Amino acid sequence: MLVDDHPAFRKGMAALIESEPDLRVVAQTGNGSEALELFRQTRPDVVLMDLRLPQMGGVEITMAIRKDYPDARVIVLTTFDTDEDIYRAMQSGAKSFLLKDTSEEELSATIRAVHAGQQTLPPKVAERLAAREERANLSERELQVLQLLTKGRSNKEIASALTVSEDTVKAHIKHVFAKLDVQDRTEAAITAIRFGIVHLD
Amino acid sequence: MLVDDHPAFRKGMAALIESEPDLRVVAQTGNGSEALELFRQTRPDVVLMDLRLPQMGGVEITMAIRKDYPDARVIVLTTFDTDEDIYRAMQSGAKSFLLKDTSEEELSATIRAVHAGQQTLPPKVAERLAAREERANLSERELQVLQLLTKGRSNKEIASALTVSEDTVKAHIKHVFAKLDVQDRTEAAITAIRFGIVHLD
DNA sequence: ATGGATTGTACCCAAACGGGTAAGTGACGC
DNA sequence: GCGTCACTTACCCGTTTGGGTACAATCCAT
Repeated sequence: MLVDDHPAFRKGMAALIESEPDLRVVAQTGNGSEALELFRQTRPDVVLMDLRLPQMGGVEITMAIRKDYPDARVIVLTTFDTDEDIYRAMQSGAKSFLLKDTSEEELSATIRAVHAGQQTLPPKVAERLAAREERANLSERELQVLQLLTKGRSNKEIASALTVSEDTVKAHIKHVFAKLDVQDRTEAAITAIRFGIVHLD
Repeated sequence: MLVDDHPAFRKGMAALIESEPDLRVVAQTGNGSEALELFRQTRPDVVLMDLRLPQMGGVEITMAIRKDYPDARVIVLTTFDTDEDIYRAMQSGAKSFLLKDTSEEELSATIRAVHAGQQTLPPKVAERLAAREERANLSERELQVLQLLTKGRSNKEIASALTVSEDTVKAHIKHVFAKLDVQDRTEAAITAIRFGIVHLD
């Protein structure tokens, strides 16, 4: 099953897959809720899932599918990505993570491997997943502070937004700086965006 | 002619185009220098150009083509984009700018319109192009300062990097703030990234 | 050539920021 | 029960930032 919101890409990908004698596209859609419905109906061996979809993201769809069908085999296939994207995708239960410019051979090899129950990751992706671990996890509160900081809010504004004192905000920010290994708020904001810890928009 | 580095997308797009009786794909490539060569050989009526390509970007290819063939008709077709991307693409001489999730109908309509010599822009894109104009142009120096600021550099560091006094940097920064309509450096950095004025990496 | 934008410098001053240190709470795990 | 961690507040202190104003050189265009 193919889940991607670009009709042209779906068409091309379907053609690539069908050109393999042992692979077949049993369903495709660009829509999140339809994806769930189609999965139920067709029970595909493997799902190729884009991450950036209108409405429901690929991560949410994957989680929803795996809630009802824990042994569903999902391969995430995406164009752009951050370390955090990769992490969240794998957390959601995906079996593999590929970039859309992956070669035809690697793609079909991965489909077969995942179908056989394996969990494969291209070396580059695995590396970045490891790199993310290094960047210690932020606590809930630290994340909230970082989120506001990344909107350009001052300590005072963040404090009143979270209804805590300014000193508390400063403490959180100190911890965030240490965890992200940066010196000031601008660097923190950039780093947060780079790694996908927070999103613009 | 199709220029895009994703084989699957090219395949799908080619199929969509060929399904129109009056349209035909005469060449396709994912490579910048090959694009130039192919253009020379096949002289396509219209070029569909991705922006994010390995090595040479779509803007550079478009400029290179139009340098030799000023009446070349290029449509930029991309997935993600910033206001600045749109601006630079149109500056490079593209005749239209479409997102990859554009419907089949709009796509073929645009191809025909551009072939007929028209310069069409979807309303949303035109709007954003206008919005960019509002955000006054930064001077060369201001851009350099913004670029360093967006790397998390302090005023002092920027000053020594540009071999000017810290006061000068502060003056430039004030102007940048005014032009971007922001209050502090963090907001300036975020805004610069959002609009594609500077790039991460 | 007069006016405007760009670039450069300087000074003042208040506000914001960042580092260090300290200390109290509640929750969770062993 | 004791340690650890997240969360909270506080104070000190030096540095950085940002807003205001002013002035001069250069270059471009009307």
